[in-house]
Amino acid sequence: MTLKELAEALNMSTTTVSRVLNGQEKKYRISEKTAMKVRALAKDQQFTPNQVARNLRLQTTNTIGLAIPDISNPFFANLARTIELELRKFGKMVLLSDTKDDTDIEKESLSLLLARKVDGLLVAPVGKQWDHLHSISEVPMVLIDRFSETGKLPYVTTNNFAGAYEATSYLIQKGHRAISCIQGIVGTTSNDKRVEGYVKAMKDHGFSDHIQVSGDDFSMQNGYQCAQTLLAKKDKPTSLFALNNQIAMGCMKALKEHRIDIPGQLSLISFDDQPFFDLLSPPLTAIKQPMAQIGSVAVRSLLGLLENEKPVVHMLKPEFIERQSVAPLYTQP
Amino acid sequence: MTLKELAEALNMSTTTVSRVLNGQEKKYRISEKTAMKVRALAKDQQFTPNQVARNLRLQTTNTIGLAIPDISNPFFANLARTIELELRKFGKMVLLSDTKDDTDIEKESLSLLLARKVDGLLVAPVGKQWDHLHSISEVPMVLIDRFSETGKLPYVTTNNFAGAYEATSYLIQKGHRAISCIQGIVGTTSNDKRVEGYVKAMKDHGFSDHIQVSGDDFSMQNGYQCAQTLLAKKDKPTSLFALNNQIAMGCMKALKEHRIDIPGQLSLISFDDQPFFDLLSPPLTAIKQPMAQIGSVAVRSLLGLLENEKPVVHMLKPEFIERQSVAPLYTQP
DNA sequence: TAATATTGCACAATCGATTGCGCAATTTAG
DNA sequence: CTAAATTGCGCAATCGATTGTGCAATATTA
Repeated sequence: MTLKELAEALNMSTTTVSRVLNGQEKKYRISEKTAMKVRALAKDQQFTPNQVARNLRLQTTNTIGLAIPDISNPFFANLARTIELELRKFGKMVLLSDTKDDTDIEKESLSLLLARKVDGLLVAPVGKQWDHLHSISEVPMVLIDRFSETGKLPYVTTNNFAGAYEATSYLIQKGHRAISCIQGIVGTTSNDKRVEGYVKAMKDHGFSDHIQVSGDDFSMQNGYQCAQTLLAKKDKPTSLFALNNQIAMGCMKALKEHRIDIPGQLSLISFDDQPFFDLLSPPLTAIKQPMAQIGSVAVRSLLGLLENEKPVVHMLKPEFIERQSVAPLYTQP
Repeated sequence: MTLKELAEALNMSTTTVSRVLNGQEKKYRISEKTAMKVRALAKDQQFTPNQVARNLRLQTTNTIGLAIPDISNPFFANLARTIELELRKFGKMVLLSDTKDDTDIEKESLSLLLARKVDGLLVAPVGKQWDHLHSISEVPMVLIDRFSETGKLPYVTTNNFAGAYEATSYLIQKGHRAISCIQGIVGTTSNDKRVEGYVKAMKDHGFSDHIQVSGDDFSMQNGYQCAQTLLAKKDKPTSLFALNNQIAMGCMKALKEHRIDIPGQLSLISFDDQPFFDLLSPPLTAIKQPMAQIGSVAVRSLLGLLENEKPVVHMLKPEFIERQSVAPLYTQP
């Protein structure tokens, strides 16, 4: 049922019907009698305006594009959920795009989203290239989890540097020196900031010599492989710092296969907390990112931009969750 | 940049430009010379047609609505990922809606999606009410994970009955009798079929007396609470059958708090497998659903419906993954 | 009673693309 | 050299809503 059909059935013009249904009967002096008739039939016929037509005319879609690297990563899944729920409160829907942490897919996704005239973008960029992001001027955009230091794009992220610094310091304080860091995608802000935090902590404590970073993907696979490689070395590290939850899982898998006791023989810390970390053997010590907060703050920021507020940057505090995957080390290696 | 602007810049009509850009220059006898000019400027100006306008004119949006209960549940997150990736291959995007396993939200979400003129719907319905689903005639729809036995809606799901039957039989075979089943949302097909499988297995083996089902939500919380309650009983069960991964996590949490050894003191099986189940203590025995397959088959089915193929029903085989959360029981309780 | 104000609603343009049909200009045929 | 065929492209309608403006009909004022 279209507006036109409804109008014909009512023997009125679409103008009148449209105005009534948009609550503008006062403004345009439609008589209450007419308005009532319109509302009655509209309800009876369950009329819903065609949003595509509406979007074209109104030049707004009430749709936000969400481009994230991996919706199956619980971190992003949780983020997506908060974002979706939050946006719904404001009558907006989410067009989802999983970029697979691939710049080309990301570029194409953003084009597709823009062509569909989303009102705004929420993006967790891969982060090796920024030009295509900086050049987006059609709609407001808020970066999540990752950000560009060169551009002026607003973002919402965890303070990755601080989190990594704290975790590393904790390990050092527990007596660890040979702390090996397994990273995700190099060039991605969240990754690089964590690495920086790790490196800084090592340097600050005078253990520059022990700095060791490997890995190149935020996947369980990568964690597994790196751990394997490290374990094959002559001087194994005494502790592992996994830069996200999936890498941590991969490490655990490798350690388990090698029958290496955590934390007895090797300590492990994960960046990213997950509910089930408590249930692992051992329960994993982790840096917890405020996922729900990131999501809701990102949404608020984007909505703010849509209302022409000034862009603001948010760096949220992570929380250190001490569990049992780190053991003190008293014998210096 | 709009088509009109592009046409003006070229000193041509929008008709010509549109036809060239849609590869119809042959059909409408546009000279190659003209076509070249058009393509050149379009490329130069990075012209992309406004999809909203296109959708309106073409009466199709190349967008699929995905309504699932909880995107933060790794099962659905994985499903969503496969679906998104699969649909992208066919040039379609996903409008996401998280229904929170709430019928009202589901109803509203579907209305919103339909108003936005999605070309098709992929829905994992809450499942207590079906009318609003059966009455959707605007676009094709494929149910995922859950389905309606009364309606004729095509669906793609795991054979939940078989999976639960197998898991229960396995426990029985290991000597368990007091097998307590912790379920999710009652009335939801996936849940009910699992319960049926459990009940049938118990009956078939002559243990009708031991049938015990509790719980009412697919959440960790629910698993935790039910386990707590069961543990407080005088005659505790010897094994727990959790009807999804989150419930299983909740059970483990409770058991852990009570310092109850799995599987030493209590065995546990989970419906739904997850990569990290291997890393839990103990590694969890589980029924693995073919998530990727469900996603891709659902997409193919929906695309098939869009091509006017006949609706087909798919019931996929789950896989039993034996790990170490079940111990044989030789002393009859 | 005539002039003015108010009420109630509809015409037609618009958003940006797609497309059936038609009309010149050019080429080919006779 | 004229008629027919072909080539090359544009006019205008359409998708389904929204909205500035205008125009009767009625009510009010003088």
